[in-house]
Amino acid sequence: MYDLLFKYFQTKIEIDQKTFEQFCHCFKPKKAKRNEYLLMNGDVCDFNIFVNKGCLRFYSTNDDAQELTRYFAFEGKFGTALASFIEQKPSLEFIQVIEKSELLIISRQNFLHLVNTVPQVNFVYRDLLEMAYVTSQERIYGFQGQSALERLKWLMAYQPSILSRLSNKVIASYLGVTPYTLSRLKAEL
Amino acid sequence: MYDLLFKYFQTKIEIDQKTFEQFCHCFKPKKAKRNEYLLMNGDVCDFNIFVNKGCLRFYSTNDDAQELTRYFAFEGKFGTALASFIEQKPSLEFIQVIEKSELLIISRQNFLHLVNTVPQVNFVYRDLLEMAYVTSQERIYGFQGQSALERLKWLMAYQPSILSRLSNKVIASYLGVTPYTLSRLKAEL
DNA sequence: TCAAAACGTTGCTGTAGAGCAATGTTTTGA
DNA sequence: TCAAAACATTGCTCTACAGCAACGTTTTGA
Repeated sequence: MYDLLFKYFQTKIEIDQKTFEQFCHCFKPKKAKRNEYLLMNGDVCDFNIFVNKGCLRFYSTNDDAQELTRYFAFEGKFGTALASFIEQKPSLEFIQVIEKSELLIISRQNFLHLVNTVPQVNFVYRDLLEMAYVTSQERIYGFQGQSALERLKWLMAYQPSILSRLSNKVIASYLGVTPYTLSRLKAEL
Repeated sequence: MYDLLFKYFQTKIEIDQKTFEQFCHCFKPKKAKRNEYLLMNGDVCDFNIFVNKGCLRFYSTNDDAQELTRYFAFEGKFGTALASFIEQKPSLEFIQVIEKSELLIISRQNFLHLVNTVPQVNFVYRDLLEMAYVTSQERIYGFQGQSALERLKWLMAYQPSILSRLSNKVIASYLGVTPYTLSRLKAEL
């Protein structure tokens, strides 16, 4: 149940089994079905999710109802509506289950308590924030500096699993284009 | 010299003068002239800057040499080429002084040492990462969901000091448009 | 102080990508 | 298993913004 989470911690920082077992029960197992929503936009996100199996999608919509996907959390990754989780304000993002999933969910309250009391969790949260920031910068500079075709090529090179595992509709929303455009780009390759 | 920095810490977390004085000497004063560069792209950023007076600009350029400004650090704010600072990889960003400035600079090594040993600094770094993430999300969703005109209106409403204090060229690069377009947008208001 | 350089504006034109419509294809669930 | 719904493709058209050129205005530094 907690094997993958323990491995996650071990890749980030030195931690022994005993320390881990003192807090891992704060993460509650949950199964979720395809297309289920774990958070709707407008709700405040007060939990953090570790994906044991499956895949979650984090996206928002603009006024024209176009979707923009920020992040896919595959197995072995954390994911939350981070801006809402941080600020405790209504979320712009939805959290959608896009493959049948097995999750470990921890409440924000418990998570922050662990951050403040367990140095290893403090470090893991710091790392999570740092990586979230770095990724979001890559995306900003990618959207600004590159054409849609270049972004698609980047995705093929660096995240091929997304292309093979997910639908075009969802990939288009990750690339920030319409499905029409993605279809045309693929014809151009 | 350290008054503004102490105030910054006080707004974020409970801290007494004595604790502050035990580490504040790690921040070294530096004066910098208009248009001076504190970091060029390609260099690895190994410092963090607190602005006592003046203004810094953090920007990158794409292949077409178009500039994209991510952030202006005015007095009372921290600023660093955060992605490079985190990953210790060559920076995409330049750090440019855009008004004659008085700075407090701390080396990455000293900063991280304080993060790991002084709970208040740990908290301030966590806060800094959280806010950097939240801001960058706002920008991504702003760029994707809104027209250039809407972004300009947002800037007028929420960061009017940028409009009054900085040049159009630099404002355009913050909005992600060319100076031509910005000029036209202003004519439309 | 004043010449040179940088900045700002606007007409004209070019282009990446949006959006609709029509059609074919795949997925889904009772 | 098969009808309905969702998804994917492609022609046509439209739009926001880029980019050049030409010109006026402001800033800068010796």
